[in-house]
Amino acid sequence: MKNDMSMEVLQTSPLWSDILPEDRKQLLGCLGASRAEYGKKSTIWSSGDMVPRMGMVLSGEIKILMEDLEGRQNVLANITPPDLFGEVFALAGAQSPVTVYTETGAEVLFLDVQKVTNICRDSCSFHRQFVWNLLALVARKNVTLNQKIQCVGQRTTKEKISAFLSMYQSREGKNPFTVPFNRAEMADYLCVDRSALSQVLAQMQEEGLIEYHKNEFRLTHLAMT
Amino acid sequence: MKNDMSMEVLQTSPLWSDILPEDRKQLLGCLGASRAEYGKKSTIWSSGDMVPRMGMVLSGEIKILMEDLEGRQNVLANITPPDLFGEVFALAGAQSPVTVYTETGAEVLFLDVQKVTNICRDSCSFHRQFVWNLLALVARKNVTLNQKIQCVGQRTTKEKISAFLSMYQSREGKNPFTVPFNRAEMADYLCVDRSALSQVLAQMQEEGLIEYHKNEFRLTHLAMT
DNA sequence: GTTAATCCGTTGTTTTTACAACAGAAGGAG
DNA sequence: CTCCTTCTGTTGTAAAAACAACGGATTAAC
Repeated sequence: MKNDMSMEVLQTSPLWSDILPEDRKQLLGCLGASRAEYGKKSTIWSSGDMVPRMGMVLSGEIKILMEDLEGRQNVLANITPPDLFGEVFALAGAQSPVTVYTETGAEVLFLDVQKVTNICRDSCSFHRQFVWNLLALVARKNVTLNQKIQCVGQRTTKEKISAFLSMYQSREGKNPFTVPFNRAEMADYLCVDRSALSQVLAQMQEEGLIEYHKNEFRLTHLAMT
Repeated sequence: MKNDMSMEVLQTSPLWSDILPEDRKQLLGCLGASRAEYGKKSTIWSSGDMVPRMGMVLSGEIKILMEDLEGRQNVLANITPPDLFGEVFALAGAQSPVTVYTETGAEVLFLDVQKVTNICRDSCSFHRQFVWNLLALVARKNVTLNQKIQCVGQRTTKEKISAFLSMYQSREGKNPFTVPFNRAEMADYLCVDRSALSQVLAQMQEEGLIEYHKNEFRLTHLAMT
């Protein structure tokens, strides 16, 4: 595998942090790395497939699709360089519940999960570093999933909003603060109807619980109902 | 650290699978293991604490508590031997959002996260195995969180139930199948009201979508609305 | 056997949400 | 500027859920 432009995105990925560029080539070998290019409208893998490798987007954009019980496919996420995908299911040895697809075309770096975990005989220090980075990454993903459940699991939209805003407020550490979502995305995250979200936000502002303008919010009553 | 009765539960934990009993003692050393006993009604750590170590229950029972925005503490999980706790937040380097508490008293084995990840110089093969086990464990936890979001994220209770039952049906691989929850627990998992759950279940049975008795369910229409 | 506790379903009421349709605001492209 | 698109809020209606309260059934405790 040659180094070229598209491999430079590795540097920006937390998966490769604290790994020297000169060690990268050898490590890619340890990890059974292979690169693949996909044209427009290609399916990288389908839901139900067993996926023995994890992918990293080098260029282009990748969509994670999941079909619901009625068979409608909806987009769970858009993945751009240098994001990982499929690592959780590959590591867990589980079927992929999602389809991975590219609309625009994409270039992907695949890593063999078996080789990632079977640290090589000479146990290169950068391989250890890589596993540690991976472990931290999966753990952080776990934390964000927990936070989402904490929001979505609330009974009413008002409580969902409260949990969501409290989370972002404490994450940003200031008040007012901004959230990286527009209304539609926020409704999607909270699994509620967009217009209902607007409605409840307006109601909460009337009640003096919050103030907001676009995606800047301010909690005016720290103890919220 | 001496081996004794309470350490035997290690054998039953997936974290220690494929690690020979004779290697365990050395590995515990590598991992900075320490054992602690807690009396009745002890707090092991509080929400907001930074937790540099993960815990494993050796005996007794441990409760994971989270307080909601109104300040009410509710039980997220009951942890019994040989379950792990705190590993995700320790690995992610995040504050613990939960309080860990024991009502009955408990004995806990703590492992130092730094030492877990800084694989020792001689890179003992069982240490590698341990990290791999840990990685697989965190990834599997991630998968179950995804599944929960898949259920809880549905808009209506009916859809939540459908997602939940489909998940268990395909997990069990048979029809009818049983779920390891009573109604209250199932409602809790789906984040809905218990009586509303009963209501919708009855309605779905009338519609011929499902049949059930206690916690045995049968999907009668595989394509569900 | 009696009592108590737990589990599950039912009912009725009130609150909340989803959904659809529309309208105004903001911003970008030509 | 004008057109077009995107984003956001509003309204009304129908559907759904939460909540509280109760009753029967099953099981456990004594």
